Amino acid sequence: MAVKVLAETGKVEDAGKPRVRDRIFDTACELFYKHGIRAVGVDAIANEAGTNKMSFYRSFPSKDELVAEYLREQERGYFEWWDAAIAPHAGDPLAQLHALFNAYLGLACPKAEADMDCRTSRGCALANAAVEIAEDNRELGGIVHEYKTKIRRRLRKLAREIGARDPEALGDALMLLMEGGYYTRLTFPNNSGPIAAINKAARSLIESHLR
Amino acid sequence: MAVKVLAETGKVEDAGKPRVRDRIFDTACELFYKHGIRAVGVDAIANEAGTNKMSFYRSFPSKDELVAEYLREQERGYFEWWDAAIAPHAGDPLAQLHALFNAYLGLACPKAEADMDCRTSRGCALANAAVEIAEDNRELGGIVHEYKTKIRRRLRKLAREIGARDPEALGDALMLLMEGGYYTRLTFPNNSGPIAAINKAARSLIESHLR
DNA sequence: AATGTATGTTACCGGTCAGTCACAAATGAA
DNA sequence: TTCATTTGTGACTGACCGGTAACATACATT
Repeated sequence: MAVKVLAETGKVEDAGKPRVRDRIFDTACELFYKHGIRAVGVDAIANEAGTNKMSFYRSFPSKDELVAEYLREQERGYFEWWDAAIAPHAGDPLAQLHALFNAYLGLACPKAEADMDCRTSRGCALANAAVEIAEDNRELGGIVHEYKTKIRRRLRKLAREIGARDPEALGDALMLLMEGGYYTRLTFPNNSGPIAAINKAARSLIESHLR
Repeated sequence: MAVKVLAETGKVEDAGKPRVRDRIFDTACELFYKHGIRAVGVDAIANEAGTNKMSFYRSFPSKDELVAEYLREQERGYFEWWDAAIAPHAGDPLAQLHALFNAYLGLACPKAEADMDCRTSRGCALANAAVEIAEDNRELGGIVHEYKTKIRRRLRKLAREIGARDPEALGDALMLLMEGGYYTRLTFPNNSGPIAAINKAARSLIESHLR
């Protein structure tokens, strides 16, 4: 429906032409993550994006739709991080697991550099949404549940590939560590909380499942 | 200020006399936990408690004050659970740790019995509050941070007492498991999620820190 | 019966929320 | 120029929010 014949200019991908919708969306992602979904109104999003509410509703049918898109974008970004972390060790699932937990602190506790203060971590965007959204919201609840299920499957698969005894239990245990890291990250600044121990803990669990 | 000379009747503790405030508070705890803090208005609390908004504001100076009291009550209840779990094994810190994780599933995934559907677990009330409250709210943020710090200290202390190598790391790792259990409990019904593996994981970590 | 306290009732305030309308301005292609 | 599309603007609705005021009722103690 939207977009239509926008490719009339000779340029390959007409870089940054319909900027408004993108600016709104990027701003919304930032604000939702930083302040929570319920705490951020569409007016605030539009203003922060340098536009107004009417342009917002010309780009998104409702706030709920925007939230759904926000969650899907967070999921996409997280899997992108995941794939980048394990890519250098293709074919070596044990090294991939170690790489994941080595990279984890960089994800959950980003250093000042390149962070621009805006990504000061506030846990998992998807799980946080599960706290805020109404339990009868199938749409959003389903997105979160599917996402967490994928994470669980990936960890269990890696646990299986390294030949762990009881790979389901190992995968689940590693997932608990990651989720716990996020959850505690909400109340302990930087890596001052128990999240600092996650790497040791993961190695300990992996090792004891291989012995 | 309130209450005053309420003990004029001969009865020892004048059971259930000033009911209104208590009804409001109990109702608020239920609703806050089940639906989230921002999602529950004072009108809804008052109605559900069988009273009205005016009686609410005669008992509580503001919603924020009620929320603070709610958080402190949740903290109190959690430590009560904790103390009851370890009490039978006084002097045996290893047994206490095992008892904690044995009891954990009963806390985070209460069985149908005696649950009355109202306690269907939605994670840690304190951590959930950290998702919802504004980051500039020192009052509420402080309550959550202090609570989580106490939990961390207790686990590290137990880890020290069992003679773990690197007791800080073990305590933190066990805390990550617990927090991860709560966080995932938000999206996986009952014990269908990775939380089911928490007991094995805890034993595994403890054992590898003792070997 | 008289009095004081706890509670209920109704209406209201100012503010914010999501969402819509009508209209003006900018833009860009023909 | 002309015309269509996109964007900006301000006002608006209806609902809900936290919080307050004024007044009426119930009840227990004396």
